[in-house]
Amino acid sequence: MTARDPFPSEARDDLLVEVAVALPLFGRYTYAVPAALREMVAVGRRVLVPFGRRRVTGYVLGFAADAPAAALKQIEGLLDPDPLFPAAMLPFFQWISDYYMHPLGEVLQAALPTGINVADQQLVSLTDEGREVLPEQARTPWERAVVERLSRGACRLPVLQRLGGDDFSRTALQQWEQKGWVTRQNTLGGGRIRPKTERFVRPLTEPASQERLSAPRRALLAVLAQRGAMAVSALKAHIPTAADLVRRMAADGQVAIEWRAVYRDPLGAPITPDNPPAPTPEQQRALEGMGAAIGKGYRTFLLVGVTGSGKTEVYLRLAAEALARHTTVLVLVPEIALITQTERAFRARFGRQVALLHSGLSDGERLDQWQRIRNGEVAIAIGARSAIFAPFEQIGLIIVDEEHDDAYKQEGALRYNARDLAVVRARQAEAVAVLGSATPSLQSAYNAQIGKFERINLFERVDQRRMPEIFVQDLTDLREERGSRRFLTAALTEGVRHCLEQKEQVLLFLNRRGFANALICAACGQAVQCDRCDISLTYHQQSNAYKCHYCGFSQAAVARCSRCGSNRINRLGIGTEKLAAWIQELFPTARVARMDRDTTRRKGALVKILKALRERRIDILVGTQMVAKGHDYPYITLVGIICADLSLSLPDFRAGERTFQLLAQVAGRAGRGQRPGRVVLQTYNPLHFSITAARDQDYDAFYRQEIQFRQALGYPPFTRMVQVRITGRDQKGVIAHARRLGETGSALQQADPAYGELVLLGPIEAALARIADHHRWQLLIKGPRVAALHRFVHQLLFGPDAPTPKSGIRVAVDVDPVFLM
DNA sequence: AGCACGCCGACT
DNA sequence: GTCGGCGTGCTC
Repeated sequence: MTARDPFPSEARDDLLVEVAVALPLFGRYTYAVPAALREMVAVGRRVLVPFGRRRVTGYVLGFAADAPAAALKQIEGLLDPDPLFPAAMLPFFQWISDYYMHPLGEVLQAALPTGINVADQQLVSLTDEGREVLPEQARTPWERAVVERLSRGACRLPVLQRLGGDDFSRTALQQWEQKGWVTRQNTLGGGRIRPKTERFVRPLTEPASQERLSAPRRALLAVLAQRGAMAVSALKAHIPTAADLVRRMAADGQVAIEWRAVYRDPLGAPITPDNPPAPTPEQQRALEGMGAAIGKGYRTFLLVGVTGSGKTEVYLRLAAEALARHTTVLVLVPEIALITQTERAFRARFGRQVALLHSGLSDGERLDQWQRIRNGEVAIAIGARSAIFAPFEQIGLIIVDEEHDDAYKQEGALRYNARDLAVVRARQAEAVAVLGSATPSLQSAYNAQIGKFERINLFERVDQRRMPEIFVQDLTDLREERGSRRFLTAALTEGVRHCLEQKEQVLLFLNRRGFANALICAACGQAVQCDRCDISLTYHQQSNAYKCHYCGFSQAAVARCSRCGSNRINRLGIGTEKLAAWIQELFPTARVARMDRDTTRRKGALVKILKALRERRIDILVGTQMVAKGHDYPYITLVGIICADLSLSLPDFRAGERTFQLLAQVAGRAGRGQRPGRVVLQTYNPLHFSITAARDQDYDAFYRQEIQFRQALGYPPFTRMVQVRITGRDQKGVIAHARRLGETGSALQQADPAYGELVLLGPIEAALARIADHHRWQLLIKGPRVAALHRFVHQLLFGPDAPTPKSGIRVAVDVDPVFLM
């Protein structure tokens, strides 16, 4: 890319731009800019370009010095009235493209608001001749379905394809076209999300000439004189017949109608402004160090604050500091379905200066929040991982709350980690990054240890609230027990009873939903498994169904054993549904509620549960890890962790880290109000350091142990990893391609001594070998240095010797994977 | 991704 | 002998 003067005088007649298209292509394409667009084209602009025999969305990367050999085409148009992001963000997107080995055009598409891109789609319609002939010519069922649909009007090709199912043949359709029965034409599709505009009325008539007007017209002008130009919809509140009246008055030249952009408002109920509490001396020290750094170049701080130490207040004051220095602030929070405490706190302190970018927004609302940021109407944006792309200029501060949370890792097509990108963006913008957590990720704590980050501690709880007392209960002795006695120890049930007597609330945490997750044939011992995944099904009592938690498959719970045909299936194991039933049986008068994905799927359901908790209409809350995130429970004084080991035994080197974080976070839910909290932590591994460290709320003890284990086994943060996953319906094809990649990798490694330090693991079948009928194999590559590792993987997948996957086989790269199963 | 071109098996 | 499958290659 050659960035230069947008209007180079010597090249006025052949201005060339380099463009990335929103397709899975790594190339850059050169286009000529027609004279009419010359003034408007700029780096970062979204453009419509001809590409092959259709038109697609592209992004201007820069100006080109000379044309390539290939014939040039012209840009067809600009897609936005104003640039969607500052050109200064382009190096950030380029960095993401390089680091995560993902095409730049797709990075941009993923970063910008969804639903705005356009591309040509083929629109198929019947000709007059086809209308007569085809109904008789259509033989097969799919042909009949397609012709029936076409007889009702033109239709997009992908819609027809879906209608025709697997039998659909494009060649057959081409034939119909040759015979003159159907025609195809390109039409621009997509772009369904646009800025919202409303009709506004502006008065034109001078006051003196109003006397001749009718009473309603005079009334309307009076409202406008008082309020200024108004949306027609708002005017209706004053004058019910406004819509019609305005139209007639506009025709008579008394008012002008104009379309103006308006913002869809996602903020919902207003939040009352807070009274900033005075910072504690400890908070003050933390603020002085970090606040003074804002505006003076790049730095990253790791803010380690125990629960209740007032991290949020530190964030708020830092944000105020950044605003005072005329810089903008980006706040990332873990993705949860609901507004978080952090979000609420920022809105209470900064009001309408805050833009929201969480997942609860519609695509339209999200676009509007984006535009508010882009237009400089807000100085703070707060949101989940994709908010890292917020189009701010002059960023002074990026805060990542609960930085250890796995939710910052985006899975799917472009796999990025928003926490890592926060540091990258801060570095590029010469800003300050603050990563906050009570239980930092090993990676971040290590970065602080080696001096890449600066660690700041908050050890004191505000108001001198005591940390909860944690009792570890060994479950091993109960192994022989059956049913509820196996999981509900005397210590826990006594604690619950005591709480209920005191009219206090109880939280019971079990990291598994459903009723029973081990469905074993009573006759032959065979486990009931999903047909489409290699995963045991879980019984759900409420829906009386066996469900797969990986692909969503569900079948009525009357199935017979697939091996011996017996219909006696034992329902072993435990999930939140069964736990809630047991507890209700044990405490018949208690009001028990359950909070997991099953009970909060419906919109508003989670709010209802939280509201009932706050109003003390719930005595015992049973929940999965959902309860550990982002909510305050002021009346809960007892937390019961039913089985702390569920996440400990997963085949993933981060299992210990995740378990520690989860337990420490759940335990932190106890006693956040006035009363001190108690935690009963039940486990089969009372001596495991993840458990003992969580019991002692001792992060550093956990870190010291875990970091040794990582070093000894060569895991991150001492190495970097890239996972290559091969998936497809055809098992043989998946295995074959995985092996070819493995062989290519070995050959590459032998050929270049620089790759000697890399470790290739696999190819092997993934721990979850099949999900939704897709077989999964993987290759894991480890190395101490990121440059060599990435160069190797790039060569393996995109180099000259890279094997090309057969159709139906997909290869996905996951740089710095978080979930290894 | 989407679309066209080009080479091998089952039908008129 | 064609029709029609989908492997391969390209898009400024």
